[in-house]
Amino acid sequence: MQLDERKIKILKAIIQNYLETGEPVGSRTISKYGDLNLSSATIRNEMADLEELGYIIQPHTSAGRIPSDKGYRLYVDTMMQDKVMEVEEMKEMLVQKADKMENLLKQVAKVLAVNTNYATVVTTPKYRTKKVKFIQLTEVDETQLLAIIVLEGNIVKNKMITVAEPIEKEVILKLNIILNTFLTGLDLSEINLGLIQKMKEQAAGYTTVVSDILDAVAQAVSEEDDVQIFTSGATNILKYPELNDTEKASELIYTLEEKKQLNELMENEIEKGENKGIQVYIGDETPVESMKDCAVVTATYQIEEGVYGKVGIIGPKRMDYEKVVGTLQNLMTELDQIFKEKK
Amino acid sequence: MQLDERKIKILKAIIQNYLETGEPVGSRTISKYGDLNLSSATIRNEMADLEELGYIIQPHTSAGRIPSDKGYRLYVDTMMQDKVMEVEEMKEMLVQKADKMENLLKQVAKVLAVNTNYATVVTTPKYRTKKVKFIQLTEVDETQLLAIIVLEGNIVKNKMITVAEPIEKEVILKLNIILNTFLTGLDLSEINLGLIQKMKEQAAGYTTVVSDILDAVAQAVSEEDDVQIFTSGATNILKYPELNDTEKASELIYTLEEKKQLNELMENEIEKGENKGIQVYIGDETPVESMKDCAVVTATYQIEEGVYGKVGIIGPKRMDYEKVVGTLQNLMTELDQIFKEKK
DNA sequence: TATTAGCACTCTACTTGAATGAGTGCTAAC
DNA sequence: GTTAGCACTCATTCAAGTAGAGTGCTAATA
Repeated sequence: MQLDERKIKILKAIIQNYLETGEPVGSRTISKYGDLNLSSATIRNEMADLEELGYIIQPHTSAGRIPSDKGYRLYVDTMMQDKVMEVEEMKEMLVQKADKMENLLKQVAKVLAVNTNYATVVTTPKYRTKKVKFIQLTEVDETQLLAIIVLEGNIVKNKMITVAEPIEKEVILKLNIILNTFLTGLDLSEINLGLIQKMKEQAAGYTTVVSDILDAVAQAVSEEDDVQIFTSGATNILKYPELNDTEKASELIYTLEEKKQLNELMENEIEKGENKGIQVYIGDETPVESMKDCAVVTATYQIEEGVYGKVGIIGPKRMDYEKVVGTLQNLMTELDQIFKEKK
Repeated sequence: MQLDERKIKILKAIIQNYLETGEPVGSRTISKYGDLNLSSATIRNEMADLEELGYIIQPHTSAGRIPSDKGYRLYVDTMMQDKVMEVEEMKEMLVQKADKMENLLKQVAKVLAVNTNYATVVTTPKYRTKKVKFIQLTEVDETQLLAIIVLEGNIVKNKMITVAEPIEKEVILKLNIILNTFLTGLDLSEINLGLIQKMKEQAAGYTTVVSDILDAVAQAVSEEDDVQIFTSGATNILKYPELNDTEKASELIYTLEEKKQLNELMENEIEKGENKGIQVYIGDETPVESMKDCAVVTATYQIEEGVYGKVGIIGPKRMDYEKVVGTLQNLMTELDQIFKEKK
């Protein structure tokens, strides 16, 4: 048996109907649907076929049909034409608060959640290489030093260092030179204990605290401030009856709150192809256990060459794929634009 | 009618029993409870009195009694003796990850949530005065400057400034002097447009971009990075049947996710009296609408003179007050200690 | 006088069974 | 190939009945 033209039409009708209502769809409903003029009996026959082919499922004998993961997948891959969503207001909201990138991304998560009524996840961009661009040690007061490290991509790290005895200005100057000579241009991963040891030898003879200072700087440098993850709209999950099982919903919200597991989701192959890097996971396809009953759509934005971040939307399997994908596409274009301007 | 010794004993028994089970407590249960040897009939009479006095409530005619807000209040105020909780493991967990204060506080929220099974809120400390301690402008590369502002309490702010044309080292030096002369020692609130204008006049004549730079610095300085709020264990809410009404639970979790409304809760009078600033809100007493069916316990920690932050626990009214208060007291001592050491 | 035993009463929660209705699969007719 | 029709299935709803927990009141008791 094969998927002919009519079966596809019927399947599409079933899915669209189910997306709207969340209820199993019966043959009578479809027979009255749109342009295909068939009796419910005929539809029933076709539905039996579609079920045999694995595109739809019957929750129990006398219920209508609902799409299977395979059915959704077909829908997403072939039957969907992008629905464009109004991003105008969204754009406005975004730009208002967008002073720092972090805030911008938080805002993105929030606006997106409010607009779609799904849960959203946004990651800060991942810098593949984190080369040290610049290091500076400054005296704040007699016993406190401030170490500032600027990485490629203008990520600034700083660390306060408290020393037991005052340090001479001259020593600080020397340390600055040593630090920059040794570390500038290196990737964070290249900075190891051996290197620190060499610096210590180089700086030996000034004071005993130098060693402490270098350790502190090394620590600050190596401190992984990994990709940050912002979430929003977790409670939207509870709006969908099919996800509102207390046990499961709780787990899902916990995942969003905890954020650790989300890495898996947001780290998957980042490639920005024709489709703006939009990826759809349905049911079991997601790498996160607690989302097995959901659908997840992720998109990739680009800050500059090689620096990518992700935006994800989590909702029920019957999420409005067209709208979500359309919205994400627009949003990606928007974000790319904003970052280009900022640059 | 008055609360005599026996009535108090019975009330206490009712409340403690209810805290454990979450079910209305009947007279028979109490008659078998602990040291007071009375028949269920006697208890019934007393219960009728207690109800008349407003300390307990009957959900319906043939159910046992549950404590009213007034009952809980009496319990918290007079009948509770602090239960000390093992904070040893907690201490360990805390110190492990506590490199930066932010991380420490996040960790506090999390550990507390896991240990108590309630939702938790932690705020970063609020600095009453934010005096500028130190400002420095550094050249990162030809067109990029980094402004670093250190405030009292060692809060570090930084801002990248991109300029159209390269700036001479000498100019940067001058600017640094001007910035420090004008701004050091001032409170953030004292820095206004007039002052910026004066600086601009002072610096006029170098290059046109100086004005831009000063504006950027001014902006960075005035950027309110207000008290941050961390939450954890929001999903614990769902563990308590009496809060597990989808509508209400959703609102509550949303409040925790959104965080804005939490300010109200965490901003209330901070005074660290005999009781380590521990405050208990029961039901309607809380300033946050979505917590009307909960109890909230907040405690205040101190980083240094005049610099306070808060820790809050949100749970059902039948929360284990003794344990929570005890734990918070210990935690506060612990935190005070940690900050003393760090200092 | 305070306490208690006992009993009638109330109310919820649970179970049961019947009615309802949505939806199916199959067959025979068109 | 399509459709009308019918028997069948199963979730849902509702009412009625039952069990059990708990109360309030009264009368007996210490």
